[in-house]
Amino acid sequence: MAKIVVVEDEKDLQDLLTYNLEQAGHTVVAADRGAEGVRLVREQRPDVVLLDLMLPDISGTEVCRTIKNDPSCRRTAVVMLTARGEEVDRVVGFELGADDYVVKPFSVRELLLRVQAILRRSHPAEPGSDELIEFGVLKVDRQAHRVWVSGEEIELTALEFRLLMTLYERKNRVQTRSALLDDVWGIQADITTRTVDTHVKRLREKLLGARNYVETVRGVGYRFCGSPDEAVA
Amino acid sequence: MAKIVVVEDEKDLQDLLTYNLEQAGHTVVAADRGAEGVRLVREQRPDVVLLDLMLPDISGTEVCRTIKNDPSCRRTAVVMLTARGEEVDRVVGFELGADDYVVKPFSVRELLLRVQAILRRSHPAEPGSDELIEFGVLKVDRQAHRVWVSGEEIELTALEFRLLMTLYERKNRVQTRSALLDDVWGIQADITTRTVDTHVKRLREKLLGARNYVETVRGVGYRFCGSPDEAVA
DNA sequence: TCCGCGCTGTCACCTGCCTGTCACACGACC
DNA sequence: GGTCGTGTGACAGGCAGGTGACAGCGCGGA
Repeated sequence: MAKIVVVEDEKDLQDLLTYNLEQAGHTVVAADRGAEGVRLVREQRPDVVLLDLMLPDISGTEVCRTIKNDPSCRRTAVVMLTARGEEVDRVVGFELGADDYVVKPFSVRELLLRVQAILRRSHPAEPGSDELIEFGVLKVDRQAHRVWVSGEEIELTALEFRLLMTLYERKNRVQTRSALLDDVWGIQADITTRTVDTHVKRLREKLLGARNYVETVRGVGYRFCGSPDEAVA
Repeated sequence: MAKIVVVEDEKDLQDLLTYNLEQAGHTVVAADRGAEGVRLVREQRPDVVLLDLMLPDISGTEVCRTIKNDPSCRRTAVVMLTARGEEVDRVVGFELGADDYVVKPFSVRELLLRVQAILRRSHPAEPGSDELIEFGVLKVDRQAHRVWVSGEEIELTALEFRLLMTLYERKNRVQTRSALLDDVWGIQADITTRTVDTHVKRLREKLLGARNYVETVRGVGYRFCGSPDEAVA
């Protein structure tokens, strides 16, 4: 289906990823080191790079920056593999331009889902999967991880951004708190469901005029409204 | 909620899993041996199998392969329980078609989350439960949790929504109050049966023009009428 | 090295709505 | 007409969700 480069020094994990991605029908090339990773990416022009943040030689952030600054690799999406509490915000944000991240330890299932999601988005053939989203007063540039409300840019954390995108992708479908925990935080997250509430609150605060797009369905969960007009109420 | 088969020879762990899964509302059947596990799976057709990798007779991988190759068990998801360091076996686990795995020692909480996630993801595949329902003047979007009557959206509480869906799914069949208590309120309904009446009343109030779809069968219970026309009276 | 800052998870408090229960009214069936 | 079953309105308690505050953590700057 897609060509993927895995840059990961831990051999077991590299094998696990390679095997399962191939099993899912992708072509995989793996590298142990950052430098080798960069070389492979330039040579192979993959659709996706899975990039460990901690590498023996060059740091993953450096690799990411290099890739993203290389015009010939513009088509390549970068997914960072990070340990909990690592600098996710800078990595995924505007600064480095990674397209998504997964927090270790992750389940293979989760990673595959994320890779699928990225591939789906970057396939321009498919309609409705634009990287540039316009929804009422809300505007989102997924690649740059930037968000505007009524033309005014707002700053979201990596987590808030992912929460917003997860809700948006399932527009007009209720998401239970535990479904959101899975898809936003990852399965291993040892978190109270009330944490979701808090982050929804923070997200709404920042969304200002677009805050009503995120609707509460009492006793069930949250829902991104189906069309901008419905939300005015 | 779901039916689960646990295949685990270590008695303590088996008990622990059984207890916690039942506590979470699932039905659990446990086996000590691989062969017994296969038999149980074929017999019970569970939603999920928790499968230890190290079993006294047949290995877990073998059990997994057998299950996954049996067409009648296609609907069953397999979660492998593996000991730490069996990296190779992780791979093998996925090779065999296991849907997920957990590394021992794992927290019960984590396992429950995984089981939930698997159930959630495999559920929508269920046929026959249309997501968009149109029935006379009544329209229901199950995924969005929204209801319209004659084009006008009405607001139902989570409970009322469940009640309506339960009645609708058993269209044209009388539901006793206690059956409704089971299905809408959950098994341990510690409630007066008259509570059902109250909620039917509230539901009818909100249903406006569709209120006659919910019929009273005196001395028995309630019934959702078979076709929209019957209800005009 | 220390301090401050931003992000995040948790908690406690509060409010409003949902919900279970009751008592009474009403209607059907005998 | 009597009785049983159901409809209905009122009410109190509880719970779900919004919200503000706080602590831990990692990072960056001094």
